[in-house]
Amino acid sequence: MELIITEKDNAARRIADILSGGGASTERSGGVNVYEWGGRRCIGLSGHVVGVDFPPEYSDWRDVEPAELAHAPVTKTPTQESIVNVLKRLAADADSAVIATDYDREGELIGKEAYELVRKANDDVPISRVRFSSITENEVQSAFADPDDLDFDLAAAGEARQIVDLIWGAALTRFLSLSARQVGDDFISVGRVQSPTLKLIVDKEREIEAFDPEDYWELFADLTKEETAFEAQYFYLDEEDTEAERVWDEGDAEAAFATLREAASAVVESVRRRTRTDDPPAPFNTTQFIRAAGSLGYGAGRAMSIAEDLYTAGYITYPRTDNTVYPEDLDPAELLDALSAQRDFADSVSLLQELDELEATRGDEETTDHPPIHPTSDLPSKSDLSEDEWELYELVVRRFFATLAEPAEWEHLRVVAAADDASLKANGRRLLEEGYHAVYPYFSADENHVPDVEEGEELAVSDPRLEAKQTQPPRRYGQSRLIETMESLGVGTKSTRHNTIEKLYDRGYIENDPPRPTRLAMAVVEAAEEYADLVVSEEMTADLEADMTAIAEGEKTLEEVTEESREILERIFEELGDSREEIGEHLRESLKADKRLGPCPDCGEDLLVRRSRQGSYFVGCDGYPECRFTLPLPSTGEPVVLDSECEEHGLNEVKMLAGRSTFVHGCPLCAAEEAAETEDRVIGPCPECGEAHGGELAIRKLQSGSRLVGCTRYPDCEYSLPLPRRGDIEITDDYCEEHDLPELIVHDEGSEEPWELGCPICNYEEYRARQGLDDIEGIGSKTKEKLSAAGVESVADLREADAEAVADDVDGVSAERVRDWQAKAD
DNA sequence: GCAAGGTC
Repeated sequence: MELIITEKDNAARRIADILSGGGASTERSGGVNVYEWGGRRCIGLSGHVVGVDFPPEYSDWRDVEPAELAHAPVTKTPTQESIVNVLKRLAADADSAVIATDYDREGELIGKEAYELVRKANDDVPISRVRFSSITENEVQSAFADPDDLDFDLAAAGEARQIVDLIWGAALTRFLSLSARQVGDDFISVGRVQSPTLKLIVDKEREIEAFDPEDYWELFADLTKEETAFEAQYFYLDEEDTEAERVWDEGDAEAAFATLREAASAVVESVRRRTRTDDPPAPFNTTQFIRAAGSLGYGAGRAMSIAEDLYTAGYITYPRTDNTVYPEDLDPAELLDALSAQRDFADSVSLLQELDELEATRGDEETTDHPPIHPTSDLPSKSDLSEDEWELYELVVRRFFATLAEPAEWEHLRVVAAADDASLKANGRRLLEEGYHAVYPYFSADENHVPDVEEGEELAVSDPRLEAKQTQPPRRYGQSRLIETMESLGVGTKSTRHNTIEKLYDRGYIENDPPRPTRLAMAVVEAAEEYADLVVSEEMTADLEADMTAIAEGEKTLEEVTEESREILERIFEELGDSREEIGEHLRESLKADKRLGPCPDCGEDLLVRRSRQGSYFVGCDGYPECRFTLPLPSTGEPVVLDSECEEHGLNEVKMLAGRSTFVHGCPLCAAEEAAETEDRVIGPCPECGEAHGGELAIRKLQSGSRLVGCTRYPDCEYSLPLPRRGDIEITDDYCEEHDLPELIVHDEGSEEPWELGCPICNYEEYRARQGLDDIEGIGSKTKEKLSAAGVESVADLREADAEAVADDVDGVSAERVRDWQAKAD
């Protein structure tokens, strides 16, 4: 029996399909698919199934000096036990094994991990390696016809990276976290990729903060030829004799304005016509896909998550790729033919089919990892996809069209005219050949009409305008520009860059979109710059890349590279010496600044956003325990302190981040006052803390406009029940005997009948009982079908189900994912 | 409870 090992299940299935000619059978064991046919078995891993870590005696942050990690041993342990076990079992009775992981450096390392697991189970089985850059009949067949050996040097290069990243990341993260006494969930992280990325954002913010705006003026006037008016802009020649539009002196601007106002006509001095070719774009790699999705309003993480779904469903190729050159195997004509079946694409396909030849554009990056992202011949119907999925699917399809289409042709027309001694210019552009724009509407093809004029012609001048402006600070990085910059610096990979940005949000380093750094982020970057400059610099990646290349080429060993790196880190810790307190003080001060709202109305100390032991947020006084002033915060989302201040209390406003239901809560003191005045109506004892602490349930309105039944001891007690957003709530005299609460009626103008909601606890319990599976985030319609088939038909079923058992029964669902849904269901 | 890199 020959055992074939791929990097992921999807690849295993497709390779089995190709090699077996469609005759492979699937067996599921331990939650892992094994494909089998004529003397062969194929199993897909899930990326890395083992990971590096320190031995357990290094796991306590307080017991081990961070500096000790610089010379700590590093071990490998399975991280995906079930896959590892199945792999070993299959390896034990294999006669040969073939590693068929992805054709890139990390794939070679994942291949070596598989190699070692196979060896452990079977010490004399021959193990070979096949390489192919797209899973097509030709490539796969020829790769398997001529297998190669694993490249252990290349894998070692990857291992060196793992070790260096772990040691640096863990040692410096622990150091900063301990110095600031932030060792719980809110530790302070540092790493080779995240920290230079954060520094990009921080540096930009520093430029913005240091920016000093300058006043300038721009002037415009309309020129008219035979009733066709077009806008022209004033310009002059500066000291270097180059054209300038910005006038820096107000007096000069006023003088030019006077000239334009007094001029009745302008004489055309020059007319220049040029045609410009506008080439179609290159095929999509991950970064360019994220950028294009970004211009449609999708964040990087969201775009990748949708792409992942489209890939898993078989509609597009693998979304994590560096490659911008289609493989030779790809037959555009055949794929176009398949895509013409979809009505939305039929017109574009016919346009392309009329071309004499179909030659795709090529980008600068040509790699072996995967093909560029393109649609497959497996078409979804519009109803299979959500609106967002369809929008991005169409983007991928149309990008594919664009890469096959003709260039566009533009005519640029530049007219310069003189109104007395003031020069005016206009730039027109006209699309002569629509080219790829006809099939790819995402790039602007706007025209700017300037009529045909001739030199010496006299044009009427009207409506002169003088606009006072100011120079603007540099723009912040948007997510996609950040990812492009990371790529150009070689920081991160196609699979991780968007995750890195999300990590910076999670760690409290950045807020908003485009991201802005917090005070904490500024302090972390400052500390790193002073003591461990390398870790916030993209040079660390560049140096490591050079070392990895050397290892891959046999010029250096893994030991040499990691030892050298350990020594550099050791020296950093020597220099850190006794600055620990000072660094910690600065970090703590910055953390406080991020949470500070303003003066406490009771004692004048700072009010801060704090977190209760149960994990909920509230506003508390820095003077605690002497001052016990508190204010509640909404129970949904994470609070962010905004720059804007409440005029009445001088407190900063608060925004609650909760994904798409993010809202501005405003000043917490105003909210508390409003709640106290209006809607706090006590209805009965709190079932959670009523007996022990006398807590009571009340109908309360939150600043966000939503209402709930909540405990009066909030935030100490977080018991709450949902209420409808609209309508007046009537408290009746009928009582629910079970819960000792009055029955409620909702009177909503929008509905004819009042809604007899009843006892709020009974109502909530009933709601939970009938809640559907698709109410839970992350369960799509297809997954729902599969779950139903496995007997999980309602949320109630889900709550009671055994996660492992469900994972075994349902294809493509892990126990972890089930537990995640269960957590959401509760 | 640290990193970054795979994949779900």
